[in-house]
Amino acid sequence: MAQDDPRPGKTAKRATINDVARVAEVSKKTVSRVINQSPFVRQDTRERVNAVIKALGFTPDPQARGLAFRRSFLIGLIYDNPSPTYVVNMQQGVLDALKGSGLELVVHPCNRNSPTLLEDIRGFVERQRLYGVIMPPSVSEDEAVIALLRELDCPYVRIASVALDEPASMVVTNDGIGAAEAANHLADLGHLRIGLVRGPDLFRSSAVRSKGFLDALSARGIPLASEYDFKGAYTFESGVEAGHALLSLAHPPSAIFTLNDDMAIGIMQAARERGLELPRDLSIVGFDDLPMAARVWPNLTSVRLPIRDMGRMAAEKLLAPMRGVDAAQLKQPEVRPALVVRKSAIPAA
Amino acid sequence: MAQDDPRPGKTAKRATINDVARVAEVSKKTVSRVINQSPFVRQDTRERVNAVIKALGFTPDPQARGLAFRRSFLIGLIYDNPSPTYVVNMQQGVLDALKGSGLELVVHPCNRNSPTLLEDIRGFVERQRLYGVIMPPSVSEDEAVIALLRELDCPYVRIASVALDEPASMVVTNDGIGAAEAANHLADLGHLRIGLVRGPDLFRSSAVRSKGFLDALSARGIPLASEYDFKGAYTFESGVEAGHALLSLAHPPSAIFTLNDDMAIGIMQAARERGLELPRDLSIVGFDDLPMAARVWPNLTSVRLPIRDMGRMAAEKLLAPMRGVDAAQLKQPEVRPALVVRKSAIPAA
DNA sequence: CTGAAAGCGCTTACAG
DNA sequence: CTGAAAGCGCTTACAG
Repeated sequence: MAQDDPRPGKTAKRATINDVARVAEVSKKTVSRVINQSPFVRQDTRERVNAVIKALGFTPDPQARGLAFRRSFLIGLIYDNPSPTYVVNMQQGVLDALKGSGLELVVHPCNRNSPTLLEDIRGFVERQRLYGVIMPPSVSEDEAVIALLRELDCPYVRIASVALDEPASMVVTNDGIGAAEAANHLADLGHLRIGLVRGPDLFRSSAVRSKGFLDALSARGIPLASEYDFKGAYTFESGVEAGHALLSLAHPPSAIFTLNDDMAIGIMQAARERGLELPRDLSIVGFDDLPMAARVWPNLTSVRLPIRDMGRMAAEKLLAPMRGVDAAQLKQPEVRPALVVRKSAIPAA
Repeated sequence: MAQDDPRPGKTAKRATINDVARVAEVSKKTVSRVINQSPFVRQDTRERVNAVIKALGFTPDPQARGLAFRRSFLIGLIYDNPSPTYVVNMQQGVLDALKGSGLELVVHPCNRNSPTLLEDIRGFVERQRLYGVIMPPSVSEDEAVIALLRELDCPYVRIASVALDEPASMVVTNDGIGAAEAANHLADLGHLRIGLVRGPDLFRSSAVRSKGFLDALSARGIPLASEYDFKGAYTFESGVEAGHALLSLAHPPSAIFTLNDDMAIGIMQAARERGLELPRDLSIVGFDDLPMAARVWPNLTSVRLPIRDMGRMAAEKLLAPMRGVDAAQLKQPEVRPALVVRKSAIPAA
């Protein structure tokens, strides 16, 4: 394609590092130093080069840079979380942080039960020479995956409800605090017969949320009857099942806390199938604050996690070295879950 | 790093095209021909090279290939759709098709109202030298964006409710068929006073769904009273508003069809705020079949679009040239929306 | 502080 | 059908 390509609508050929070097009358190596923020460039040289970069609208080609660096400018989001809201919010948060950095986000759902999980992740990370990887639960809790990333020398940040790793590669979500708020809320409303529907053991969040809830409850002098303790699967269906189990008891609970919203809404379904009126006959509190929580009737009281912020914080940790800061020292606020009070939990009769 | 790097846990250096060429005793150009499925390679040469590729576990480096090709192996998903379920399902569908192709999916949410929309998309597409772009509504309906992609010579596939482009770059979702099914369902149930809550004009789907619904309704001899015709915004809140407006009429409708589920659930909220019992006092049908539809009470009857399939089909069109087929001739099933009958619509009193 | 040379791992354009 | 040379747009390693 000639310089003066006459094809209509064609944009001019993109400026390269050579163009910048020629116009600024320096070597391309010096331009490269400017791009990479090397301190070994005289101030006036740097300014001249930057002016030319701006005038030519030059942006370095990520492919060429990646080839030379032996590392791409792609961040992988590896996840197995089944909640679309969670996933999309997290992507959004990561993208918030990536804006202007020149990095892009590549999504990579996976299946922890797949026998080819590790092989699959290895291929992805190695082939793309990823700049880094972000993982929400439950992949973030898979030590085999972590070991693999270490072997591949791939930087990563894990998002999880407890500190599973060093601070530089962890965003801890403090789920226990949110669960404690739920406990105190139900206690404040005067409930004494309180049921708990847990998630599967595979998820650390289930243990962490349970502990936060139960500790707060016992601090208020309220015990959990073993017949009120139900293990669900974090699914709507398991919530329905839990609802029927708990509500068919001789002395059913007056309130139920479920460790996620899908199960809370399952409880609602079961209650209605049994002819109960909500919230009069049963108070319910969930965890996640899905958009659905504000849409079901009665509007669901639920614990909200700042998922978008969590994604942003994770990405910022990954970018820290590039910005010359130590990820471990990065000043980031703590993740604070918060109870969103709506109408599904009311004072005990 | 030496060949015999003794660091524990380190993997061997990846094989390159040079390694393959050396072992197979051919030039790297011939290896390149094999990789790129060139017909100008003798059968036995090809087999020998393929054997070595397999033995060495060689996969071509996408960055190097991209640099030489002046085109990356990344597919961009550019979207402004606000529904997380829609977005995640579409991503999943695209990834289904990309599996094994060596391409990766880069997500790029955007805001059609942003003054920098075009500039932003231009930077993304140009900098990453995208292999292609997939767009669901409503970006897919933005002709300025399409003009830009043409200018940049970037292949694209648009997903939309009507054919806005040539077949090779369109997946048409036939929303009208689904809306017609909804109309027939309500007519079958004996409803005569039927309300319609539309979406915003910005979305073609609103016009297409409305037309499908109204045509089917009038074929059954049922007119739409103008006071039963409400323009919503595809949001829950606008559904609540529509519900109050329609239900406060002197002769309120006995059934309402909303052009998406969020608004349908808003109608439910309004009905309850007015003390109505559902579905006894009002039948409701939505569109989208969000996961929420099966979770609200009464479970919402809704039109389902095969979103994951749509994403897969779009990606297959983009991959067609690489696979040596003509995207326009690609044998793909039509997208068929289907009514999912649940409990929110019952026979008219 | 700056630069000329070589290289990252592939493909295009040209020969044969 | 196959290959040697040059190049894609950057960076590393080495000089100075």
